[in-house]
Amino acid sequence: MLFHEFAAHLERLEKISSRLLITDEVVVILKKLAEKEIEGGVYLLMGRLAPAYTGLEFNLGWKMILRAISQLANIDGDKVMADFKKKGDIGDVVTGLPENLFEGEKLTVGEVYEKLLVVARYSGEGSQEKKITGLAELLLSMDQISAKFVARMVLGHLRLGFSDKTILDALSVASEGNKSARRKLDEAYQVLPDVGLLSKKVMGQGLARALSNLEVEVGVPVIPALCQRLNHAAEIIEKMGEVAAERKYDGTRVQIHFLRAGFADGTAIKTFTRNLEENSLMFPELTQMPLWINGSSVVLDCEAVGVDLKTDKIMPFQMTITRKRKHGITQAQAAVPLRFFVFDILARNGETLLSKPYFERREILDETVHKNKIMVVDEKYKMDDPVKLHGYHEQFLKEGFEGAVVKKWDGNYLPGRQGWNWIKIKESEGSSGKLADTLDLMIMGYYKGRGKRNGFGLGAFLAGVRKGEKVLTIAKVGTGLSDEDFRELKKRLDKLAVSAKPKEYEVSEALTADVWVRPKLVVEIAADEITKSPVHSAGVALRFPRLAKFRDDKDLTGVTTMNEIEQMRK
DNA sequence: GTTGTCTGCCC
DNA sequence: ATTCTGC
DNA sequence: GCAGAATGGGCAGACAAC
Repeated sequence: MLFHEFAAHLERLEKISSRLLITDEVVVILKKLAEKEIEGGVYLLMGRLAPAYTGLEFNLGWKMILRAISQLANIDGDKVMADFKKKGDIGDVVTGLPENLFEGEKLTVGEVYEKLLVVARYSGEGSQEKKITGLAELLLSMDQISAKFVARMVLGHLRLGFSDKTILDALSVASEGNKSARRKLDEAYQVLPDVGLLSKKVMGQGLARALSNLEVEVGVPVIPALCQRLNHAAEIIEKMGEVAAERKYDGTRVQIHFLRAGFADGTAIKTFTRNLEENSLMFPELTQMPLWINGSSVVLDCEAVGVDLKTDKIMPFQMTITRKRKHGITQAQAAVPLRFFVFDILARNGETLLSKPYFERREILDETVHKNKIMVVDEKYKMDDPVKLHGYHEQFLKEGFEGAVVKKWDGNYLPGRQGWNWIKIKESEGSSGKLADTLDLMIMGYYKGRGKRNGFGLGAFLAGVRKGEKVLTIAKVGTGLSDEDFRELKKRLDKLAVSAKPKEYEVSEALTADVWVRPKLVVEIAADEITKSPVHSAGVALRFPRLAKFRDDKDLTGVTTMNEIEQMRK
């Protein structure tokens, strides 16, 4: 398939909002791609070159892509940057270039994929220049519409309203004429989370053969179960019936694959993140795993958390996450020893356990992990009483955890946020754990938005606290606003706009706003935590900040002060 | 050798 | 991570 | 309710620039 034609389909998709019609259009693309091109073509639709667990990335963000555009069109970098800010989309920047720059409609999807692969693989000294030049040349060698989508692919988002789940729908429609095979495809995707390969199999071999193996393969990551969110214990029990409560740790999710006989590369342990990135080198602790495991192979699901071995206390997330590294691992291990709280088992001794009920998997888990200091089978508490559940949630919060994760007692292991087998409790009662109080912050400036937000002219705003005469930044806020809120806020902030940063604002360069506003508008901001910050001038920042409401009743004197922040941190 | 910028990926 | 919205 | 697309703080790593 010519890339030119591929891009024409994407151009059509851009105008469709109906999910059914989007799916149909994706089906057309899948059917038109040559068998050799399907894998690569589908990855490109995802704005990737390969599944996450291969580690193959473009390493080209919007700044570098803009440099490529600046180079290919011989336009000043600042102008290209301004155009991107104005349009909010890298593809639209390409479309705005002179048409005669672009020539050629000859490349196939397969050829474009290969060329992008070359660009992605440049590394080492001088590689950034090579990538920029390589991308610029590729863009110039195609028609403008194609170039628009290639630029978006490199950035990682086509922004056309479909992603991997829609590809699964499309595979079902392509082979069955309807979505009836979607469930089966979900199951297959769960144990082979590679849309490209799955698409190739389904389109090439037919559904039956492609879906013949739904077993977990040790060494191949499984799409992990994630939690839905609900507000109240009563609601949860009503939905789930008999449940188990577990502690929610603020660490990093690890899926551990152990093969006693060893993988092809000679190692016995592979680990994967929540997003299926391989991170086997991060955890030297696990080399002792053969001693702990009863079995020839297992796949475990757990949360790794830094622990202070003297006090046996859990470390904060900011400490734990320093373990996400590939250099200086030995020193990091000494500074932040990890404990692995195991809460599920997905396969053992060649048997896939995903469809077994939770309680059975937990029984198997108990038999599988011998007692040791590093890998701990997480405690669970069975119940069917909302009052009890609420009590455990409160208890876990008091103990310093993130609250409770609630699991359906007989629920199977579902991929992603599907179904209602795993739920975390939103702390809406306003007690400990989550930040108890909201903050009243001054809006200091705003940033132009991308995509849909570009239409509002505003994507996020900078918010600050008061310290004497000064206003210090403590958060950027870009969520919690409805479309209507965005429109209204834009109007109001433009009335307050000033040409230069007000002198009482202290703002690090990295947070420079696109538009500054004078100190007038106060907003109530909710957050989960106050953390130490390397960039916000308050010295601290809000974790997961979101707009709660506008506070027109307040002025500068009502804005939260640094003193109050210090109090809140205690 | 150090610092700054950008990117990817944890939450 | 949180949140909003079209289907 | 699903799926997608906006957006946050902040960590390490890779390069580039100094």
